[in-house]
Amino acid sequence: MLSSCIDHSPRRLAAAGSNTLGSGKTTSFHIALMAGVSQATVSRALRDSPLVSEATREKVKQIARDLNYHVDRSAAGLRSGQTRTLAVLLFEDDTIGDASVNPYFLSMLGHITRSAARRDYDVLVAFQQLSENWHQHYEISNRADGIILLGYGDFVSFDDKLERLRRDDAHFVVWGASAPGLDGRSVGCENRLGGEIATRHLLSLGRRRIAFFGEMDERCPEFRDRYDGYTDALNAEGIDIDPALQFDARGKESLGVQAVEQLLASGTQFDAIFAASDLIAIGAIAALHEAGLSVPGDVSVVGYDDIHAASCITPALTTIRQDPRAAAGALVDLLLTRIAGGKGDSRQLPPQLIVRKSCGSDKIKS
Amino acid sequence: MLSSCIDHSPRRLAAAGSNTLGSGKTTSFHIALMAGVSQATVSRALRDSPLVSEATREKVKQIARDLNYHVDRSAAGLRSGQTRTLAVLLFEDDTIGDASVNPYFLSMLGHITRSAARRDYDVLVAFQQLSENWHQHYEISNRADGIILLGYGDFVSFDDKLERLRRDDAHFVVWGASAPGLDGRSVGCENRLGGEIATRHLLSLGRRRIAFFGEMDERCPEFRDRYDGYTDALNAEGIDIDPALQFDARGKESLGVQAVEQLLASGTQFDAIFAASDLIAIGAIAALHEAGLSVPGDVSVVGYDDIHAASCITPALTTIRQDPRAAAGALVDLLLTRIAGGKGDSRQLPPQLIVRKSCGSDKIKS
DNA sequence: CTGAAAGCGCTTACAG
DNA sequence: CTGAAAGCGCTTACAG
Repeated sequence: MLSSCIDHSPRRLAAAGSNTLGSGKTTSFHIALMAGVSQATVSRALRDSPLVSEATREKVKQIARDLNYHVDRSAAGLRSGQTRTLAVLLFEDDTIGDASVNPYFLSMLGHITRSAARRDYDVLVAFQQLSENWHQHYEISNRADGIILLGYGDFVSFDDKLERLRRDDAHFVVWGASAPGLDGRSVGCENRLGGEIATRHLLSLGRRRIAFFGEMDERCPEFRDRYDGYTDALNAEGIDIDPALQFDARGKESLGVQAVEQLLASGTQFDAIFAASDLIAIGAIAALHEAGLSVPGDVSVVGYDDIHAASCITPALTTIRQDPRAAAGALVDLLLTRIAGGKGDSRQLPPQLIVRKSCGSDKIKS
Repeated sequence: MLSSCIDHSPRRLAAAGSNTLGSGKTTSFHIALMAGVSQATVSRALRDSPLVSEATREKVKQIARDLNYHVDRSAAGLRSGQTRTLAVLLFEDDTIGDASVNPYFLSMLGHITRSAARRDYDVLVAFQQLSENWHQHYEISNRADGIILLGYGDFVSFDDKLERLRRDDAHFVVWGASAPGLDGRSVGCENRLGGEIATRHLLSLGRRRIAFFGEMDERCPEFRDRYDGYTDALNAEGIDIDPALQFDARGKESLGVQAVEQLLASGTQFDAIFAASDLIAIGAIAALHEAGLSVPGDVSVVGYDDIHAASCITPALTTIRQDPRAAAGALVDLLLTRIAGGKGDSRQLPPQLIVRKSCGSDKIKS
């Protein structure tokens, strides 16, 4: 029955025939055979091409459903030159001991995936050590139409690598601080404003000796921006910046613990801590508790990111929220714009203060 | 220069020639041309085939590096029938309000990705609502050599869907309780043993009125197993099971909060809580604090999973650890075994008690 | 609106 | 150890 047919291409016919009779996967030729149309029409119908009549489209789709047929993406990808896949590259900071990814990026990954799915794109994930070569980039750039870089940190010292990506005409966007070579490629948060808001909140509560926990390394330009916001707020109140109140800490609890220990050991007076990330803040609170200090009784603490754990700890952490859903959406939008050949604009999302328990809600006399 | 050459296939030559002269991507034909070998040899050399001499392989690889050439995975996939990609499907439990993924699965995703990368496989992620149709499965099964199902819950009521996957000869493995149709496809934790260990720990601390928070729904077979372990431990001590101490709670903080409120409202005496997940435990602790109760002073709490937040909260949560790295490794191993045509065995990983602060370390008189 | 044909860039028998 | 050839399953000009 299948050998009496519409498709007159002998090779195709033989293939379809043997597949149908024996084993082998279902292809668009089988659908064509059953629908009594050409394989090209099947392809068009399945892709909702306006070049196909309503009736034909429906018939083809019904048969495809019945046979549980799905387009072979490798074949489609090869032919069209598009994978309809986006790659997300997460950088692990291996300079701080065990490799680990900030939970904030993990939740962003989820939102990116949903956002991409809505646009009919799949998401490939990869983790990469900050210190590794970027070979994987090129590998992955071969499997996706574009790349989203997360947790990459400093885009200045890695500029040569980005330059190479650009030279290869790779489509990519990054989450983080905007930098010279990143026009139309970055989505971030207004970190300076976020730092200012956090610090102003502490000031409004009467805190005056506010420590800042966050590395002033060029690898963490966002921390630097938050620090600048911190000094903005302090300056606005006419408070001198005390360098003894700044402690380096990368985004990890143990570094927050460490910073508190150093601060305590230094004997410097303080009544609040602005941590450049929630992870640091969480470590700091644990260390404060350990030292017998009350939060927010003795010390107010503000974090940054609003990761899941922030709302779970006691006291619940007041923090600056960077909306991961909005961030993910903006990243995907920008990347798809670039893939489509457009230019797109970099964006800085607004930070939002989330007041919880870790600062105290009443005015406190300094 | 490139037009005087080795490759005598006119079509190929023309293509390679025009690519080299004009724009277009670098292909294995370009490498072949430059290396003075056939395209087939380039393909073999790049795949480290033993059929290629050392010298030829090195020459080819060097040229490929120089030209920043990478194999087109769509073409390779189409030809070989292998994508060298694994899909991870994360189920979101949308029956409990806002869709969200347990952080435990997110961290497992990271480990799966690393594990797969070591075996030279890429990972595709997708999130799916528990209530949605599984269309996406089929879509995704077309883009990967195999699927890992995470957070899926109950494999009994979804048996027809699994049956369909099986019928389509899809390679898949699941994280969770083993079930009849899942021989050689599941990796889980010895949940009953885990429940017993958690409960025995509480008993060893002198606790006698131990509440169990965890849904007894068929969608959560793992919770059921943990409950059985709980009753095992109680029975071994000759303690009667009091149904008034069991409260339904799905894996989410707010449900833990709710369960505590119900427990308190019921007036039932209790001195400990065994929560079937860390998320529930974290919510319970917050609610206990809210009610003015001390943890572990008044109530001891044990969780399950050992998610990141468990070690961050105050008091740090004692919990049953399911090693996500080992779990991910086992899942990937099993799936690759199946993809290779082998059978493989389901595995139950050992649970491990992590003692922290939430239970108190001293004996407590009941 | 539909079909015949070409060809995307590989891998893999087959032959030597 | 190497090469010539076939063909994986699609999409997309091209022609009608």
